[in-house]
Parts: sequence; C-alpha cells; structure tokens
Amino acid sequence: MKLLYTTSKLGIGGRMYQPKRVLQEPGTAVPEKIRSISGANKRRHSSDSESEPEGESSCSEEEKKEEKQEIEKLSSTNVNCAGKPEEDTKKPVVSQQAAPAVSSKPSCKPAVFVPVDRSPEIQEARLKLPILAEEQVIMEAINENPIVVICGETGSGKTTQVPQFLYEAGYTSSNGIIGITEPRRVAAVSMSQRVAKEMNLSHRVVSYQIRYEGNVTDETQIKFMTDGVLLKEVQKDFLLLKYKVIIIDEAHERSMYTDILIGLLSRIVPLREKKGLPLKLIIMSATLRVEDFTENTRLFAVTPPVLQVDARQFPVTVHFNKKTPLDDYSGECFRKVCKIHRMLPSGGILVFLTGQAEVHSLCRRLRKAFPFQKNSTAGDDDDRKESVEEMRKFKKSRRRRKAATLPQINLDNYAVVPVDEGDEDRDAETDDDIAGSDVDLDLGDGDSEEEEKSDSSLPLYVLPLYSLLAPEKQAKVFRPPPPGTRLCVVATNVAETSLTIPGIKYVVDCGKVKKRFYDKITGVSSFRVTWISQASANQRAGRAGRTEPGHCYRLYSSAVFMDFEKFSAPEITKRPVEDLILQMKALNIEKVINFPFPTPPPAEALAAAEELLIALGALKEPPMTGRLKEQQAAKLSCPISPLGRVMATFPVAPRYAKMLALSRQHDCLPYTITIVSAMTVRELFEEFDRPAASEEETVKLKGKKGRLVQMQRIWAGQGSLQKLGDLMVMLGAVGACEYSGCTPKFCEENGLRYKAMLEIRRLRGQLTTAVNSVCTDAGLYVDPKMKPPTEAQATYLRQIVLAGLGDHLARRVQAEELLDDKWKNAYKTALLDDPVFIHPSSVLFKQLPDFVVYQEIVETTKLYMKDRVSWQLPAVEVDYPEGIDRYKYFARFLLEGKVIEKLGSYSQCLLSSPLIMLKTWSKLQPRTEFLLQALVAENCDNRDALLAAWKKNPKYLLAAYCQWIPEVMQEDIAKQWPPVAL
DNA sequence: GAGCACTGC
Repeated sequence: MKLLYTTSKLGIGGRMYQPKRVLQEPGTAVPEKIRSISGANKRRHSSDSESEPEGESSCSEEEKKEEKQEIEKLSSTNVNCAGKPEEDTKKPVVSQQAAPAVSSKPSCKPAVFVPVDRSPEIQEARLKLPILAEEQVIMEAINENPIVVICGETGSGKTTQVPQFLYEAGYTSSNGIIGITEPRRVAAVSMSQRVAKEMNLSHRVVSYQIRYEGNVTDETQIKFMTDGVLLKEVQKDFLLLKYKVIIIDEAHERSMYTDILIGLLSRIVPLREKKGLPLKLIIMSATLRVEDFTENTRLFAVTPPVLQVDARQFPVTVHFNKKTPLDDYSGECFRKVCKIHRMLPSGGILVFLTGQAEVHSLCRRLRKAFPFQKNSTAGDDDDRKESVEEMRKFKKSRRRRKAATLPQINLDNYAVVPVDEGDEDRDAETDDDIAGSDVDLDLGDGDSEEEEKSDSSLPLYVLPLYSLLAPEKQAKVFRPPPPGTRLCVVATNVAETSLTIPGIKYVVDCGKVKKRFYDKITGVSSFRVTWISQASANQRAGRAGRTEPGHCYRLYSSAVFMDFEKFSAPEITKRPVEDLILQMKALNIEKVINFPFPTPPPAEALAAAEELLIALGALKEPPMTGRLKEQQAAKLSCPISPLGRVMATFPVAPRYAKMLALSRQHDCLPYTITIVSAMTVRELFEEFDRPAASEEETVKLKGKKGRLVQMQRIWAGQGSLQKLGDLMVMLGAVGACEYSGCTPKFCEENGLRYKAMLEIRRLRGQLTTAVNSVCTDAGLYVDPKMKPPTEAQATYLRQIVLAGLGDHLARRVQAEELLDDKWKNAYKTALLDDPVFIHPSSVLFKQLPDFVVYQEIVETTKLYMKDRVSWQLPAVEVDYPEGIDRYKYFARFLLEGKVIEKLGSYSQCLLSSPLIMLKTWSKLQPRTEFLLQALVAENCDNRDALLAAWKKNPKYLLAAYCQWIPEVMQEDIAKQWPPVAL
C-alpha cells in the first residue's frame, strides 16, 4: 500500500513535491488511493533499457521477423506469456519496499524536467483540481509500471492534467509522443485545444487527429485522437513506435475500439519492453469498475496498479420517487418539471427521455403550460426584460408562499413510508445546500390537476436536444436563456456523455434509455426502451452538479434502482463484429477467439462474422476435408485473403468495402463511393413525422414532408436507374446537393440533413483517397458535378451492391403462396421464417418488385427492410436448388435469355412469363411441362450441358422452345437454331 | 402505410 506514497524526491530536476501526507490531512480516513498494487510489476527491465539507447531502434530483418512472430502469438492460446516469469508476478508487495527500485533502477523513466510557461490564471485554476495534489503519486506509479489504471470522475481533470504531468516529466523528449485516445471527435479536438492553451504551447505541439482532419505536425508532442484513429495506426505500425505513452481515456465507456486497443496494447507493451523501447500504457476510467481490465489475467498477466483521484464536483441530492410509473414516464416527467419550475429556486432543468418524438411532445406540453412569448430576436429584448423580471419577482413571492404550504398537503406524503423512502426524504433535508431555503426540495410524486393549466407568468424556456437535431438548434442550449426565464432542456442520452449543458441545477431522470438490439442469428435489429444502468443513472445525476450543488429527481423508486444492472454491457458484446474481425485478421490475428478481449464478444457473433467474411471472400475458405471437429476449428481461424487485405484498408463496413473493391469496372467507382458513403452516414433525410410544437408547425412539417417525398421521386430517376431503388434516391440527393454547392439552404429546402450531407462529402473524400492509394492508376477525385450513372452503369451498380449484400436478398411472396393474410405484400428472406416488408418510406413501396436487396431489417410494428435495391430477376448468387427445381430454374433463365444471349431478343415476345416455370400450377400450361421434360431428358441444367446436347443434336430443344414463341416467329427461329455458334 | 438511442475508422 505505502509504496506508492513514498515522498522520495524523484529524479526529475529541481522539482519538489509536497509530501502527500500534508495534503491529505487532517488525519481523516483517507480513502485508499491505490486500490490494487498486488503483484504490481516490479521486475525491473533495467538491463534492457539501460544498455540500449532510447529512441533509436535499428530494425534489422531478424528483429522484424521476431516482431511478426510475436504478433502472431497474439492469436496463439498461450496468452499468459507476457514476458514475465511467474515468480515475479507473485512477489508479495512488501518485498518491493525492501528493494526501493525508484532510486536504484531508473528503468525507463526519463530523467528530465521540461518547464512549462503557464499563465497565472491557468496556474490558479489548475491548483483547484484535486488531481494536481496527486501528481507525484501518479508519476511514480507510471515511472515504475508499464501499465497503470487511473480512476477519476468527470471533473477530476485527469484528461487535461495527466498529459501535462508526462510532458513535464520528460516523456516527450527524444522525439516520443504522448498519445491520448478519446471515444468522440469533439472531445479529441476540444481537449487538445484546452491543453495547448493551459500549457501555452502551439497547436503544432499539442495537436489532434480525428477521422477527417487534424493539425498534427512534425513538432507534435501531445496528440489527442479518436480511438479509431489509433486503431488504424496499429495497422500501419504494430508497435506504435512513435509513441512513448498511450493514454486510453474514458475506458469505462467500453467503446468497441477502446476495448480492442486495450487488448492490442496488452501485447504491444511487452513487445516494446523487449525491444528496449518501452511504451507506457495508462488506462483512464471514470468509474472504479475496472476489473475487466485488472483482473483479467489473459489481458494483463501482471495486475496493473489502480490509482483513484477525487473529482471536483458539487454535491447532488438524489430524490427517488416513491412509486414507479408503469409506462407513462413522459407524463411523470411533465409533472415533475412543473413542480420544480413552480416551487424551486432558479437553475436550469435537464430532463432525460428516450427518443425524438418523446422529446418533442414533452417540449410541446411544457411550452403550453409555461408559455414564453419569444419575439423575433428571441430574448435579446431589453424592453421586455424589465417587465419579465418584475413579473418574476412577483411570482417568486407567490411561489414562496405556495412552496411553504404545498409539500405539507402532499397527499403522497404518508406517515407510513418504506424505510428507504424515509431515508430519501431525510437526504433531501440534510443535504440541502441552499442555506435558508424555505422549500422542501423533495417534491413527492403525486399528480395534480392544476399543472395542466397554462401559466404565462412563469416563462419556461424549453429546448429539445438530441443528436440528430441540427447543430444550430443544439447550440441554443449552450447560450444563457432569455432574461427572466428558466432554461429547461428535454434531451435524449446525448446529454449523458456527449454534450454538457451549463447551468443545470435540476435533473429529471426517467430511468429509461432506447437501445438498439441485434438478433445474433438473423441480424435483425430492433429498438427497445429499457431501464438504464446504475452507472448511467449516476452519470445523469452528476449533470446537475457541474456549476453548483444540484438535485436529481429519479422517477422510479430506490428499490427499482437497486435492481438496475450496475453497468451496461460493453458495446463489443452487443453488436455484429465483422468489421472488427476483418481489422484483426488484417493484423494477422487469425485465432480471433484467443484474442485478449477485456470482454469477449459472444461466440455466435464471432462465428457469424467469420462466416460473412468468408462469404464476401475476405477470408480464405476453411478446408472442407478432415474431421468435422478440425473443420469447425478451422472455420474460426481463417486467414485473410488478398481481397480481404484490400477491404481492410477501406474505413467502412466489410460489406461496403467489398462493393468498393469490385467497382473498378465500368467507371462505377465514383458512384459506389457515393452510395457507400450515403449508406454509412445515418439519416440523410430530415424527420418530419415528429410531434410538432404548435399547430402551425404541424402544417409546416406536413408541407416539408410533401416536398421531400416529391423530391425523392425525382431523385429515384427513370428506367434502370429506378431499379437502384432507395440507393438511387440517395445518389440523386447527394448529387443534387453537391451540384448546388452543398449549402445549408439547399438542404433546408429539400429536407436533407445538412450535417449528414457534410459527413457524406467528407467520407467520399476519404474513400476516394483510399481507393486511389490501392489503385494507383484510378486517378479518382470527388466531382461535385457528378452526372447520374448511365443505364448500363446502374445495372452494374445493382450487381455491385448485391455482391456486398448477397445474403440480404428478399423474394416477393407470390399470390399463390399467400396462405395467410399476414403475407400480403410480404417478402421472404433466407434466414427468417416471418414475412418482411418494404418500408412505406421506400420508393419501391408501391412497386413491389419480385426481388429486393436490403441494407438491413429493422423490427418495429413489422419487420421492415431499409434502403432497398429492386431486382426484377433472381440474382445468380441465389443457391441453386436441387432436384427438379434445378431444371425449372434453368428453363426460366433460358427463356429470359440469361443462358444464351441470342434468346434474350425473344424474351419480350414469349407467350408466357418465364416465371411460371416456378409456379406450382405451371403444369396447367403444357409448354412448361414440354420444356421441362426435354431438359430433364438430356440432364440439361446448365449452359455447358446445353451446348453439349446441341453438339449431339443441333435441333435439340427447338420444338419445346417454339411452343413459347408466337407462330410468326417460329420459322425465323428454326433457321437460326441452335442459337449459338458451336 | 410508418415512429431510430448513441458513437468511432
């Protein structure tokens, strides 16, 4: 325990640290800062690191070979060999004290102190951060351990300060970089800007890199980036040699890339140690739930030490409801906000709901209850200010009277309450931070009728907030509300982590969240509203204590809260993982199942991913020989194919990467790039079906909706372009938008989401670059005046799309198969027994083509297919049936002209549709039987067999075929029979 | 004839 509390001076220049003890007095029971140093890695690697010069590595061929072997070991079963002998890891903690390693063996710790010239204001602000008092402890732990976990909640300053500690301790001298990963782009950008400012350094030194942009230079020493960026870098340089330190921030969020990075780094760190170029790994988490990292011996053979730092947060009093509303949590939110607004002192309110529609309808209700007449220039009106302020004062006095009496007549305040509820009431009293407040902040959870009445004397400034909301509308929540009003933000989960709203004092938490679920077998996704986790609830509550002490009203009982899961499941366990698996295979990790995941994905998900990648040709097919068991084993460890390597370089889902890889032909690349970009970016079109804020808005929304539908019909094109279905709509929309300069005005007028269009533009740019670097002679560029594809190209594009979505083919259920009404207008897919449908928003909704290819199936009221391409003809990829059906299909293709090109010219004149070959009642037409018998007689179920039969007998099939042709044409056909050159 | 939270390359 004590080891890391040593006050010994560190060899980093003249800098002195305050002894820890002083800071932690007065002798209260200081919480353990170091939760676990058992087995902290005490084996010094001095011999390696001292003898070899730092920063220089001559990479001989042998070393490269060794590296490759080590990398391959990642996929071997022997994951425990992280390069440390067993006995060392078991050394008791005491023995470490006996060997004060810090002074005797400096190991990889840089002995430098780099001065930083901070402004006095910054310096002052920094000193208020609790983490600053921990600098010495943190740096000692980092110096002595290759891997350290730091826990500290939001407000601890760990993200901004730890990189500075490392910089000052010389970790960036000798050309090393400190890399920090963030799960979100905004965080990477804003953190880099803040740290640059705090350190008084240029953006050339403290930089960021996100998907489409960055300001990294040769001088960069501290680099903030998104986790995906670092994962891509591992692909180029497995050992991440330019980094001296990697910090994984927000590891508790358990984003997919973060998890993979931690798994990879657990192997990279010992590899770097071995090379004499040690890399430090720092995992930062907001919660103390880090066992998945620390107690996972597959991940880290030696348990890394865990440091805990305090956060500077204001206290938040949590109030539970006594009753948990069964389903109307939205209504309960309304009532709670009304009470807060009427009875409690000023301060912003933040409400958590689950979706756009809910957000808008609550906004509408609240605005109705507390109208706020905004003038043309909302809120900046000084004339009004006074009167509003006066009104407010008046209201305040009235409210006080009310507040003093209301809680006492709360009918829900029974004398007999369950124990915990009683406690909650006490919490509210004792924790009440507003001295002299005369209001009971525990509002109870009763209904009361009067709240529905409109009260314009108490203006509430109500704003919606969700991710898909236009940025300028989102930005409103960051500005102070108009004078005399109270801010009330009704938000989805964005407000939980991604966006922090200033001035929030009250949080209303419905306890629910809308999540996407995937069926592991069928891949069908659905959205469900579930209870949040305890960690989530606490995160939401924390949003009330950013600027002053706050209150959180949970619309569920504490008993229900106790039943919540402690933490939500890591993303990697809940999602299809084909993209990850491809990335890993590209790193030569073949036995993915043995990868040291902090939490592994379910076996079904791994198998499904592997299967899809094999089908796409990204992995080499497993051998079909040998024992079943071996075959099964081989199936889960297929090596990557050359195609797979190309696909892995494209930063999109493997399905789309396959489409790109195929599009060299017929100048389709620019179109495929655009289609893939549009399919990757979510929600191209504005949502107009939501509840409106007012009657006039309802009318406005309707108008916009109509305009969009009209435009979509235009974008859908004509002829074979139309068969590209919804993808043509996307292509047309993007094309039109770019043609007009991609202006916010154009988007606004045509129902396009401006943000989505920008993202598509940037993704097109990135994919174009990626394709150009694979096909060096492609010479592609992003053309803002891209013409629509030609008819022929549109047909190729359909095939290209099908190549990526081959398993997403749905067949229209024919009238004669209509056994049940539920199959009306339905489609059948390979994997699902249930009918699936074309979504009413599709341009193909009324068209009902025989075959469609879909992007995904989402289950709502029915199973709906999203973003379809139409197929009038069955695709060749369809499994060829066995038995008599083989001949039926072959007959059909033959008649359609798919087998023999020349017969195609007659396909329009046929007396019956080739499709009837497949009908159950086909026998009713003699010509079907006749043709079928002729084919069966010669075993003709493929083109080669047909050609062979013609060689034997040139008049073969003529009679049977003529039955399908009008008499006038029969003579002509007979002359040219057989319709091929033999 | 509809109703999708959030995020990264």
